[in-house]
Amino acid sequence: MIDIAELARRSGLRASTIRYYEERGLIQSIGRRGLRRTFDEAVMDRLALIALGRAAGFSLDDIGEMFAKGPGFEIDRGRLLERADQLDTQIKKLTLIRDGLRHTVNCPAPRHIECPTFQRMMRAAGHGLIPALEQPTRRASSS
Amino acid sequence: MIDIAELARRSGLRASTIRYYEERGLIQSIGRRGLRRTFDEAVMDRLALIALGRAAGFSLDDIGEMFAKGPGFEIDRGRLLERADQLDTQIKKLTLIRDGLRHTVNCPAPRHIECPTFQRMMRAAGHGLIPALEQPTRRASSS
DNA sequence: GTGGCACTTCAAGTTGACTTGAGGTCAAGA
DNA sequence: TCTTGACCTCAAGTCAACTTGAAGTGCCAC
Repeated sequence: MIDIAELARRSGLRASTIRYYEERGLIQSIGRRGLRRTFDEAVMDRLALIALGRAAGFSLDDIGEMFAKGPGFEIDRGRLLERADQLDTQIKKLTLIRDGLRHTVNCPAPRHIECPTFQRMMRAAGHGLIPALEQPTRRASSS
Repeated sequence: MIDIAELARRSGLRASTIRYYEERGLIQSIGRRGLRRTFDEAVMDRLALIALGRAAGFSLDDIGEMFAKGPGFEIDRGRLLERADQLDTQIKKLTLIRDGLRHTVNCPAPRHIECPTFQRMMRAAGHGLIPALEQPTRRASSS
C-alpha cells in the first residue's frame, strides 16, 4: 500500500521511470486512490530484480519476458547461463583492454600500433572489428 | 591512396560509418579524386584506434579529444589510467553478477530475494540503484 | 561518348530507455 | 470553499552512433 513517491524514494528511481515500467508491463499497481497509483510492497522486489537484470545486460524486453514466464519470478535458466557465458567473454575482453590501457601508459614505443601488447589488445577489442589485425586461424562460417 | 570502399573492406566498417567519422573529425581524407574521397594507409591505424577506444568505453567525443591533443597519437595518460580504474570496477561488478547468475540457476531458494548470494549480487548490481538494499555502512556525502 | 554504378550530399530515421512539457485532476489543509 | 501541489495522461523530445533514402555527380569500361 505505498504510493509512487514512496516507491521512488525507496528505489532511487524517478516516478516517471516507475510509470514507464508499469506501462511496459514490468510492474503492476494494485489499484488507484483517486487518480493515483497504489503499489504493493512486492514491487520493491520487482524493481530490484529489474535493476539487476539491467546490470546483467538484459533489455527491458528480456526482463519482461522472464517475468511473463510464470506468476512469480520464474526465470529462464537457459537464458541466465547464456548471459553468464557472455559475461565471461566480456570480462575477458575488458580485462585485456584494461591491461592494455595500463601498458600503453608506460609503453615507450613511438607507435603503439607496433607494440605487441597493443596489438593483442586490438585483437581483443572487437571480435572482427578490425579484421585486418586478426590472426587467420579460424575463419568462422557463422553469420 | 585507398578509396572508401577499400577502407571499408579492410576495416570491416561501413562506408557510411567512415564518412561519419570523417564528419566528426576522427579521421581525414587526403583529398578527392573527383567527388570521391582518397585516404592514406595511416587511417587504418586510426580506425583500429577508434575501435579500441570504443571497446574501452570511450565515446567518439572522448576519442576525438585524445586525437586532438597532438599531431600523432598523443593520448592523455591520465584519462587512460582513469578509464582502467573504471574498467576494474566494472569487471568486478560483472564478475559478481556472472557468479550470481550461475548461482541463481542452481539455487533452490523459493524467493531469490531471500538468498544471501542473490542479495550480494543485488548490492553489486548498481552502486545505489536500489538504496534500500545497501548496507548502511558509509553514507557518502558526494553527489 | 555514353551508360552504369559507385560514389557524393544532406536530411531524416532508428534504437532503447527514459525524460520533459503541457494541460488536466483531485485530496487535503487553511 | 478555495488553493495548492502532487499526482495524472499523452505526445514529443533526448542521447549516441549510426543508417537510410532521395537526389545528384562523375570515373571508367565499352
